[in-house]
Amino acid sequence: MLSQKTKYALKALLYLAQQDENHISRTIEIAEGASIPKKFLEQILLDLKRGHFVGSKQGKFGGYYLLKDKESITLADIHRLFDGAIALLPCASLNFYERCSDCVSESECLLRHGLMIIRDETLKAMQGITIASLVKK
Amino acid sequence: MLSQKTKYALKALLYLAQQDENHISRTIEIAEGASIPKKFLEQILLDLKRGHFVGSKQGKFGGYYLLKDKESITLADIHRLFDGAIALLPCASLNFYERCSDCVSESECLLRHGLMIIRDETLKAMQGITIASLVKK
DNA sequence: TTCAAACCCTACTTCTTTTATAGAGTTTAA
DNA sequence: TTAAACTCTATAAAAGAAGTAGGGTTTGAA
Repeated sequence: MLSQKTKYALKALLYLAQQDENHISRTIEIAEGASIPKKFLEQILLDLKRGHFVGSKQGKFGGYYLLKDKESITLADIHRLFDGAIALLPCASLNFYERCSDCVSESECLLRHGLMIIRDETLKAMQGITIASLVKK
Repeated sequence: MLSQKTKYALKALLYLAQQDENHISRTIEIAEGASIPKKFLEQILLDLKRGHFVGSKQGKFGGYYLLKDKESITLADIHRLFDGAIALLPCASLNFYERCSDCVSESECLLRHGLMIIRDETLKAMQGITIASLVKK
């Protein structure tokens, strides 16, 4: 399941994607437009900025705007930024790989292979959903 | 990600699936065989029993055994029993549907449709992985 | 009939994560 | 110089995960 944070991040990105080109949105504007607590949204936007999904302009008349193309921001990207691995266990993850502490031998693990199949399918589906595809609906 | 509980449940089922037909496994035997804390496993086996995945025999010489066919227990089933919804948000879930409290209109929700596509793909993949398929690896 | 083995059940504790909130700092345009 | 707005860190409250404790109940056999 998505965390509230990831859900808010997606809603914020969708909000930004729906604005006119070159428009800069203030945090309070996004917060009210997408029903997100403002102070919480501040953190989320900073994370999105650090992830290079949005850009910001500081000072008066500042705000946030999409940095990447709507078409190139996928659900997989945002999930990874806020909720981490797509795979069901770290040992089956591409980007967040970690060995199971209680696993005697990874090659003999009965679970891992199946989880990697699921990861591949889920990842493919998540990479197919972009901010652009969601806005177009 | 899978909770530890779900992971343990799968490991316990795999253990049971690897025993001879008609063999009854005691909790302590499964716990040691699959590296699961015994008292925690007790709860998990009870949940699996209530979900009709395993059967039990009480009293001396009692224990647990698979109730369903190895082929008919899927990863989706076990995920749902312990970790709940497969979908990324309750509003996109088949078995754990719940309306988003902050969603003005479900039909106008930009997120929901995309999440349902992902749910369908993930579910299909998870239903394809059975205890039997994992043991055969 | 008694006893021990083993499942059954509920409550509790501890730890971590999530979901925020608070408040001060920094930058910028007018 | 000032106000608007982003930036950053710390803290708090609530929820959930993971595991522990301690009985209760059932069953087979001596």
